[in-house]
Amino acid sequence: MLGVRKRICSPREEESELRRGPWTLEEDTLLTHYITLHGEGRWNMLARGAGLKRTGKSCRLRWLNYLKPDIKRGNLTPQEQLLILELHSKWGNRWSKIAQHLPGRTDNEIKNYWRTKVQKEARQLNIEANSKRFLDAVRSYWMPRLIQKIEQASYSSSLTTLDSLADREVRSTPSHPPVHNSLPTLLCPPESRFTHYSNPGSENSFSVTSPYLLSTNSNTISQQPDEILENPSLLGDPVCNNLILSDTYNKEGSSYDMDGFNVASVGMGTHDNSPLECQVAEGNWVFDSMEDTLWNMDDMWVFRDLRETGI
DNA sequence: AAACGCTGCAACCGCTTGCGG
DNA sequence: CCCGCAAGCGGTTGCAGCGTT
Repeated sequence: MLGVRKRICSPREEESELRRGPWTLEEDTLLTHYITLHGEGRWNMLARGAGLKRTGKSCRLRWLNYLKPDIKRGNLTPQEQLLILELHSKWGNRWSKIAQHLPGRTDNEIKNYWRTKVQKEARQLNIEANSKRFLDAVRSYWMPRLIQKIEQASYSSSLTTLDSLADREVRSTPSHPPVHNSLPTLLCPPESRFTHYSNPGSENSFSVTSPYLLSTNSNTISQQPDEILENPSLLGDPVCNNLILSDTYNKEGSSYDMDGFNVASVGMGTHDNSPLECQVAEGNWVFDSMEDTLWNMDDMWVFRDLRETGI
């Protein structure tokens, strides 16, 4: 499917017969072939050299957003979604900077994702996108949900591996992770004291991190001291089953002031002292296919209920 | 089956940044 | 320092495709 803008040519463009709109297969081939032979850069020259009646700008965009061989296609994984949320909270709409941390993904794709998925959900929740409320919701609700999703996926797959390897007589653990029946708090496998996710299909790996300690015991969430954030080696609670995540927010004076972030404010200020609850809708959502909606409508209703009841 | 509405995303626009002369 | 050009970046647009009525 190709989005095609209306062809509006200035007189000057008509004179030079510059083409606009969707790229043809022939143009793609010309561009790819030329870049294969001569490399990127000097886009205006490149456009002429390749025999394309396109602006250099247009060629650059087509190459970077579509033709470049290492571009990853398809839906964003939960890991990637989480990373986008993380990095956006850090840097705001610095799409190209965010894209640098998602190998194979373009700034355009990430920008589109943010606008079509994230901002849409904000609208449906009647929260102004990029408002503090929305950020609170993202950080304290949806990001943990994504983390859960990732953890559960990895937990399930590791059990599947165990299933195939272990002596089935010895194995007495359930074949699926424990799913709480009634609105559990954040569910983390014991091994998840510190998360490090590798990005599939890439040699690079990245840490998906968050400045909060999410306790599976106490329904509490607490921000880690800067000391710890600056030194990941300090992370990892050897005793309790805490998920400790690290990050350094707002180090570049970016869009969000997370310093004032108050977990309880997710309840929209009705109960100032209420603890954060990362509640899970009924059902085995963790086993759902990794469809790439940021969250589903059921999740949203739970969040909305929480908000309305002030929990 | 036709009309309509919604969504995803490719491509464009305009502004900013970087750099050489 | 200023100017002009090229490249980069973020915001916006508009259409194909799909689902719903």
